[in-house]
Amino acid sequence: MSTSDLHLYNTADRTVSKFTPLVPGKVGIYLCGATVQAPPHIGHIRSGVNFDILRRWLAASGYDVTFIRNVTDIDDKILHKAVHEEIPWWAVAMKYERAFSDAYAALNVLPPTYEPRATGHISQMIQLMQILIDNGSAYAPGNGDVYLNVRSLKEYLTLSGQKLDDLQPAEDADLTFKKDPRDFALWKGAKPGDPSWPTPWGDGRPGWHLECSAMAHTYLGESFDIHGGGLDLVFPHHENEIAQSTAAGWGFSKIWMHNAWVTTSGEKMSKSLGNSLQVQELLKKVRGIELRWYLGSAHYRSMLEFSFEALEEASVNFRRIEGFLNRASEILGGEIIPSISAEFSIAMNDDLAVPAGLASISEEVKLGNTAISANDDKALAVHAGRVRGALQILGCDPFDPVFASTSGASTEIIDGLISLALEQREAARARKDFSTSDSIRDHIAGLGITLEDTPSGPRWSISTALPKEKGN
RNA sequence: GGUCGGAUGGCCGAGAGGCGAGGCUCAGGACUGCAAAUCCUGCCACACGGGUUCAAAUCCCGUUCCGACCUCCA
Repeated sequence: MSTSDLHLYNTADRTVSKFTPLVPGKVGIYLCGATVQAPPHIGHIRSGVNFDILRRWLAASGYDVTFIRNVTDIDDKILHKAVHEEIPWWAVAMKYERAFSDAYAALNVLPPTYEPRATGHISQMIQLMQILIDNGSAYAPGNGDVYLNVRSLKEYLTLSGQKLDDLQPAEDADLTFKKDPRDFALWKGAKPGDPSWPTPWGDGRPGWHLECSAMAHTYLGESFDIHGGGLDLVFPHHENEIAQSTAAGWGFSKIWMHNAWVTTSGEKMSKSLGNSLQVQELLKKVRGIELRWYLGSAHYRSMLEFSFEALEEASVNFRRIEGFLNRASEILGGEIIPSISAEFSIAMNDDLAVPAGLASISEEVKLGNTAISANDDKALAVHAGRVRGALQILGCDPFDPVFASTSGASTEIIDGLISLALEQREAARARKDFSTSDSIRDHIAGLGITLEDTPSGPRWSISTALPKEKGN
C-alpha cells in the first residue's frame, strides 16, 4: 500500500497537501541533526522523536525510506569548548555525539539509514564550492574564505518569506572580504590553531550550511522528498542550504518540515536558564518510553510547554495503556499481533495528527478493557492489536526489547520472589488475616511494584523504572 | 523595523461554522474484606470588543497579551 493518503504540511508553501514521492514507493528524508557541542536536551530529542514517528509511519505505509540525519562535528562552539575543556576538538565532538546517540537509543529513535559526519565529507563540499564558483554564484576573496553571492541568486529567502533588504545586516562579519554584507560563508579560512583542510582557495573549515547541502546530495541525490529540522533552522540555515543547492543546479528538497520547540515558561528552552532538561537528567525521573510518549504526544508543529507535572501526567497515561497491553498479553497467552485501525491511520495521514491518534488509542483501550470484563478474547485481540500497532508507530511499544530494563535472569528471580510473597498474602487473605495481607501488599508497593487482584489471581508489575523518588 | 506563530475548562492538549476529541485531576457509583486495576456517571471551556450568519471557539474587522526568527540554535 505504498499509495498512501498521507498529507503533510510544507513550510515552503505553508499548506497541507498530499504527499507524492519523487520515486514511487520510495522516500528520501534529510534531517538536520545535532551540532555536537553539548549534551542533548529534550528540545533536541523532540526533533528526533517527531521525525522518527514520520519515518515509522512512512515505513508502515509501505514506503522504502532512506533517512539521513547528519552530525555537525566541526563548528565554532566545538572549537571554543575544546579550548575551554583543554581537550582536542574531535574529542569534544565524539563525547557529545555519543551523548546524543545514547539519548536517541534511550528514546527508541531508530538509527538513521546513514549518519554522516561533516568532517567526513570535505571533498564533497569542495566539489560543491567548485561548481558554485565556476558558475559565478560564489567567490573566494583570497583570504581562505568562500562566500555565496546572494545577490546573484534568482530566488532567496523563499522559505521564511523575508526580503533580503529587510534583514538586519550582520555586525560581526568582516565586511572587508564580502561583496555584500548579506553574503554568507560557505567556507571559513583557517585561523591559527584551528583545524583546517586544504582547498583550491586556501586552508580552512566548512561553514555550517555547506555541510548539509553536500551531505544531502551525497546520500539522496540532487532532488529528494523531505528535509526536516527545528523551526529555528528555517532562517538562515535552510534558506542557505536552498541557496547553495539550487545555485548548483540541484532540485533539492520538495517538502520542508519543521518541528516546534519545547518551551519553558513560554520561552524557547535555550533562552531560559541553562537548564537541567537534559535527556539524561529526565531519564532519572521517568523511563525512556514515558519521556518519548510525552515528547511525541503533542503535534509536531505545536509548541510543547514543558512541566514536570505534564510529564508525570503523560507517564500516568502511558502506564494505563501499558497495563492494558500487559493484561491482554497474559490473557491471550501470546504475542499481541499489531494492526493499524482506520481511525489511527486517518489521524496520522493528516499531517501526523498524533493527538487525534492518541484519542483513538484511548478508545481502543477502553473497548479492550470492556472485552476483558466480558471474557471476549476475540474482541480483546482486535483492540489490543490496534493499541500495539499504534504504539509501534509512535515508537512506544512496551514489548519492544529496546525498552526491556531488566535481564531475563534477574526478571526470573524477581518473579520468583514476588510470587513467594503473593502466595503468603493469598494465604493470609484466605484465613481473613487482612492486616498481614495488607502489610505484604504495602511492602511490595513500597518497592515500586503495583499489585492488581484479577479474577485469575493477583498479578504484579513494576510501576516505575526506578524506586519512587518524589521530587519536583 | 521586517517576517512568522500563538492565546481553548482545575491542568495537559485536539478541532476549525451547526452533534462540547482525548487524557490527567476531582466528585459520585459498580466491583473489592479494604484497596488497586477496570467500567459507568458528573465537572459544559475556547484572550477581549465589534461584525457576518438561522447558527461562530471556528469566518471578517479591530484590540490586548505572549513567543520565535532576522547570520550560534532542535
